[in-house]
Amino acid sequence: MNRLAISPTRLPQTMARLAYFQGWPMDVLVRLSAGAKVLSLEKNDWLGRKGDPLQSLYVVMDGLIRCFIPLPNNTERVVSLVDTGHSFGEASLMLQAPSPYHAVAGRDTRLLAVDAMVFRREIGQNLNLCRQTLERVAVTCMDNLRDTEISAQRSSAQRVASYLMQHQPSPDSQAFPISLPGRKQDVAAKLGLTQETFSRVLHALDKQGVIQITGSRINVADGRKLAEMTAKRQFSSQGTALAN
Amino acid sequence: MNRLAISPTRLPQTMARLAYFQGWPMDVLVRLSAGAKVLSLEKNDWLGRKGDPLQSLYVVMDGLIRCFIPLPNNTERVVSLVDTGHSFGEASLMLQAPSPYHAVAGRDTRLLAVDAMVFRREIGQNLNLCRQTLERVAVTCMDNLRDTEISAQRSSAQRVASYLMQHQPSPDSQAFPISLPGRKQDVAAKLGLTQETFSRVLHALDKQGVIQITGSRINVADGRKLAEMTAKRQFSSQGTALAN
DNA sequence: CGAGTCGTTGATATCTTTCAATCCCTGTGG
DNA sequence: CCACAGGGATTGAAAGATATCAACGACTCG
Repeated sequence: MNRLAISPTRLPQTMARLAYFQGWPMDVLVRLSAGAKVLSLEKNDWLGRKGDPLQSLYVVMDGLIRCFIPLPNNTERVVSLVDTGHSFGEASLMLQAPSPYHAVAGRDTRLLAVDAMVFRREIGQNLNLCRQTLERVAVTCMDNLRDTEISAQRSSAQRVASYLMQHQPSPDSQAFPISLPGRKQDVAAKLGLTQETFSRVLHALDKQGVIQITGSRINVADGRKLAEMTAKRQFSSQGTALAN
Repeated sequence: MNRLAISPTRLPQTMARLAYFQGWPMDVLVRLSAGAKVLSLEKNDWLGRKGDPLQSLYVVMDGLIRCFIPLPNNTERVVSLVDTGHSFGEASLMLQAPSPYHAVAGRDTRLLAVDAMVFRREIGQNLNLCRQTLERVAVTCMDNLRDTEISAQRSSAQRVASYLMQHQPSPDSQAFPISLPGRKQDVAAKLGLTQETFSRVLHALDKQGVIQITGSRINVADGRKLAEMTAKRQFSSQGTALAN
């Protein structure tokens, strides 16, 4: 259940502390807070269903929201894993379009819900906020495209390699740590793989010494090798390239 | 080659006639036209490469632009097929981010290129234009998500069925015509399929009487059946469901 | 009429899914 | 402190669907 949390009249101050609202005028925050509330969700609580009209903009204060599209196989395709400090819903909100995905708490989560109508009104009255929101939606757009690129890779190993390399902090760092944003099965679902296939590829890479796995923490040891895999012609989890 | 086309000082008037600029003040159009030009591309001419900085907003006046991401297999994943009246580039342009895809003319094409810097400046000075652009990027975003949903379908038949049903004019029309926006191989690449698989599925559906194919024109005869396929558990181009 | 692009069709290999069993880790309660 | 339950991850074996390779056919354009 998403219970309404205690949230007194200092909601504007709370909002002002969020990175999302940095630089927003206080009078705007006050008006926004009129239609805002802090929600507390327990792990696996539903926040919204695909097709429902979106009533709020959501900013995750603490926790994780899993946005996903249900598939015929009784499986799901994860669209995004939204964690602390990030937001979602801007696009559908601006278009007053039904939600394109389900949203469920990946773990206990606190989030700010700003009423869609109120938010739209403020956006329509302040050029700066409008431009900032435009940029946020544009970023979402680019993220989607990168996800598309990754899951368009034909082989599972290439998908995983692309995903890992996406976390490369700088183009020349050959070794770096990654912490998976959620359960392995969710990351797998984001790459368009089953958890089994994801696990197999990961462990094949580990056996090769290209990465090391420690729970949900992965250390990339040989970025060059991973980069090669995304470029070369064929690398599968079973084929000669990764086996041995 | 993208040759500069003849474009005198009545560029603002030309722009005013495009749906894209409906309702934009004439003084804005005049300033935009200062950094704008009409490009003429022949089929297969390159407009831009993935990774290049995006110098313009593009509005297709006539023709077709194929936006795609190159894949290791020497194949490609089509991101969008932009035809007459539509635009692309807003998102990367606002973020001054490198182009996330290659862009090539799918056939002889005329398009308007508005300088990115000039465009950004106008957006930053006019709330209405900013809001309209925000909405356009949001629509792009939602389109991407729908494409993701379609190509996330596990079986090829489900992908094709979803794609066809996306063109359903109204939720209750069971029969309707579709004209493919480009070559079959490009549509296939947009669904994450090879042209061979796409062809097989299409012809299997034709043989079943669910659709009729006439070149790049497809007539959906039994929308209900297609809708079932996207919901049911298993439908492949080879399995018992579609074979026979 | 010939070249070339695009689409269809066939046969095969192989990778991913699927089903199933086991394992590991964590939190809980006796 | 230990046992147990439950979610999550790993690993194995099998089947099936799609990619791939290859050849052919259709249509367009010069």
